[in-house]
Amino acid sequence: MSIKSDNRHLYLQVIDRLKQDIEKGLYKEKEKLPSEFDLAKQLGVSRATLREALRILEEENVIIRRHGVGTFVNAKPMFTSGIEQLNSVTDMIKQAGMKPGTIFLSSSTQAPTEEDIRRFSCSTSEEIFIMERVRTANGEPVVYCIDKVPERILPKTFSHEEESIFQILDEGANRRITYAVAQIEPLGYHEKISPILECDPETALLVLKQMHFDEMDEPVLFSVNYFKADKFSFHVLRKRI
Amino acid sequence: MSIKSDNRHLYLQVIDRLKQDIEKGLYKEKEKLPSEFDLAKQLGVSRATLREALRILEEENVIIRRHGVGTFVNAKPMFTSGIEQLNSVTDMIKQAGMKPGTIFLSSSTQAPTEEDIRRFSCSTSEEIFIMERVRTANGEPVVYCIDKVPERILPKTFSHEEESIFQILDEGANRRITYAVAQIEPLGYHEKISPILECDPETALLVLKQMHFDEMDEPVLFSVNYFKADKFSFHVLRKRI
DNA sequence: TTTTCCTAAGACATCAGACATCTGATATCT
DNA sequence: AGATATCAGATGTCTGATGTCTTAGGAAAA
Repeated sequence: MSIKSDNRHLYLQVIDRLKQDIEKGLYKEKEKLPSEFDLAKQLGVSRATLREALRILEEENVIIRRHGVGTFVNAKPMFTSGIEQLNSVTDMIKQAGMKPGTIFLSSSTQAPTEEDIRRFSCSTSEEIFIMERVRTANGEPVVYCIDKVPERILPKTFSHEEESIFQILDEGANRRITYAVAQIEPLGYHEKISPILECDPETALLVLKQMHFDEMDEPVLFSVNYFKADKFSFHVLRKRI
Repeated sequence: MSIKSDNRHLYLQVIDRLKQDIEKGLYKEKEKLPSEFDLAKQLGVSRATLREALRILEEENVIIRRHGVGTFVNAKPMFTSGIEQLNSVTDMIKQAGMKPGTIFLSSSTQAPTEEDIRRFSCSTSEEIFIMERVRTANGEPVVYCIDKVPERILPKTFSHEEESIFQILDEGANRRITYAVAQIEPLGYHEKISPILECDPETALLVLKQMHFDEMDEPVLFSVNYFKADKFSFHVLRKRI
């Protein structure tokens, strides 16, 4: 257990604990959990608190509860790592079991465009840091990245050598990116980018234009990523209302 | 209020009621809700039940709660109708304020391919109904659709004139589609489909390959949709864990 | 013996009330 | 005036009890 005392709300700790236990296989698929009464006693929390946690796990489809019967693990290996899950490109490549790399192309600070001003709701005098890179997986180019960050947010000193902007913002600027709104667009051929990614003319690109926000809902990073469609696969779980 | 007695769990009714009230403007943006004690009394439920509802609304970012302070409406008009929300193509076109239409191309019943057998986990003897259509918005072709449904699921009599397969399955077969897993792929040019959709060679297509499931988690419909990228816009809210 | 019906146990759903802790405002002391 | 103490009100958590649903098993009927 980590040293840091867990100041988060109890119900969140219970959620994490239960997810861990399911992950560890302590409760197996379709298996019945202990009754709420027993489970609350085991975890050392009240039944009310436990129930708040269970309610959310139910909403997330991790468990299912049947009135008068019990609570069961629902461990469909559920569509993990779909596009709804936000990860840095670095992490995406790692998760595919490949070694991420970076080819640095250029960086500069520029005056914001009108779009930038809208996006970051910043003043015209604030400068925007722009960086272009090619990301590689096992040495092969797979993503073309354009990243824009308002200069004031960046730490004074940072090197382009860093792989992950997420990490720079997290550790250097203490701004944890928590979510992003992604626009999805197909792109048949781009005369500059396709050759860089070593694409045949018939290999299409998938473009993700993303505005990233931190915990305070402040926009901190805008990025445009061009993915080689044959190297990446995106899927979404779509729910009907 | 509808006649049907609401047999659903209380906390769900509370959620709906609160969402309605926020929608109606009874509680305005950033406004403080009554205290849990008062609100529970107003709604005629216990505080524990109310809190389960509030917890979920909090998780959905509809409200935010601050310990010792209160509960507040968070009515950012939140990125609605992103791709996470499952709608039929018919509905998508309607929601864009345009008139949906259909050009029927072909239909047939065929023996299942190996993929079909895996997808629907059906036997080799079951026939699969396949239909190809072009969907139009205000008369202009915008989506090319291929739909596959196991024949046994379809109602005996149905006409191709129906616009929405969702509706056929819902009303005719009593199978409500509740979610789908969508694969997202870009496509630069398709020699058969691009001309049908009247695409320039440089206009790319976005392909959604979707497996639809009903309430019982049974696969009922597989569809491949080719969207004209310049007529449709897709976005996703991506959350970091 | 077989079928039907009843009942009791166990589980989730909901309730009522209390205490704990946090926050913000006000009052008080220096 | 500024720092500190106090207080009211809100959310967080706990306790114990009752309501309702499901299931299994036994009793009664066929």
